[in-house]
Amino acid sequence: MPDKPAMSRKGEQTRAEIIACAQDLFYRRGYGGTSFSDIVEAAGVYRGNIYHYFKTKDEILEAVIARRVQEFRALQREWEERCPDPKQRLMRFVEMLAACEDDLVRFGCPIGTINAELGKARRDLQGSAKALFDLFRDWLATQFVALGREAQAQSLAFHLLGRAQGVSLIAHVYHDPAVLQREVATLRAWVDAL
Amino acid sequence: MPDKPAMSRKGEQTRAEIIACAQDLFYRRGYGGTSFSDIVEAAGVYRGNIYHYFKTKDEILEAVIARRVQEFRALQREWEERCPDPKQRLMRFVEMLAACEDDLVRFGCPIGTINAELGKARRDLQGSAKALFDLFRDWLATQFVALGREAQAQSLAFHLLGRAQGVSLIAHVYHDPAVLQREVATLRAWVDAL
DNA sequence: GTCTATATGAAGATAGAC
DNA sequence: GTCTATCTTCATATAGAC
Repeated sequence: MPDKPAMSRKGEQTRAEIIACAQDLFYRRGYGGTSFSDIVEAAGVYRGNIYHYFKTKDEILEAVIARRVQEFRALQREWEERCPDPKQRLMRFVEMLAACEDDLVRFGCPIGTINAELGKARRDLQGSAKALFDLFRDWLATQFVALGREAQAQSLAFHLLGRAQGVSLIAHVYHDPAVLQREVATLRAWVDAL
Repeated sequence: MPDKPAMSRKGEQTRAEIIACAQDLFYRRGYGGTSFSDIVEAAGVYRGNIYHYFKTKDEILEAVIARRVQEFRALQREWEERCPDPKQRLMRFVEMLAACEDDLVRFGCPIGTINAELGKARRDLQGSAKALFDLFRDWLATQFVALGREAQAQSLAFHLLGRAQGVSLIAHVYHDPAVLQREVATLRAWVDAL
């Protein structure tokens, strides 16, 4: 944050609290479905006070996306540390779907849903949200390259990303964990056969 | 429309015009992103006048969904007439993705995007939008049964539906027809191998 | 069935005392 | 950095003359 001159310890905490609450609300209710009042209430700050930290709602979204980027980067580093084998790493990605079953069924994929929403309502902001997809596309492509699939790495990454998005959407629409589990099994077999 | 006592020829036309314009706007901008003013302007009727035809915006959405159901049913009937072979029919479904390339890249899948939006913002209305998915799931499952895959017909239908949704979302987010084309090629091979 | 005027409420945003 | 009061805008929705 180079353009934020200085902020007290308390200020940083409040700011972080606002972002965390907004992230949760944006995920569960969508960006358009979340009002300033909702965020203010969840974060326990006063109405006008939020403007001390963010000039606009869009700015909050940018901060939320930046936070998600950090979270996912940390997750990918963890996968890399635990699994030296690229195929095992790809499997981790697939297993994430199973691990997040509950949230996926209830609210859909946190990356896919925000991109879908912004793609229609706010194409200007969708450019920022796309970074979350880029993050996984690049990481997956790296694993495919490590598997000796240089030529198709990008396509394979998009393929796997698409499969994950497709099953997340269907499972969410039907509120059905079984649909998710069956597709995850298919994806495990797909990774295994690589 | 059993509860609509009677409506003049002109009235029916105006009503149909409102629904058609709303369908287009809901698809391109989303339900929440489309205001009454937008619909009124596109349909060329006067502001307060629209309430003569629909009591609420939600009612317009229901009418739009009903119209889409009719459209898709007609499409499926056409596929059935042109293709006696179930595998050829499944291929038609896949080819639809290629045929709609332009719209899919620009606005995403008309079924998936409305369900994704309503799933967060208006779960009450999402129940109606899900009927569009049911329509394709059932039609696809019927083809798989005809192929002698009774036991897996439902799973296979969800699988294909998910693949179509996944690629639509990715292609939309990246505004990239090439992603769509590559995945469609993969799906053609998948259907071929059935 | 057509058209104008307006009510009502919610949301984003601001001002300014403390 | 905290808190209250308020402004503006835009959305859905309604009333009622013609």
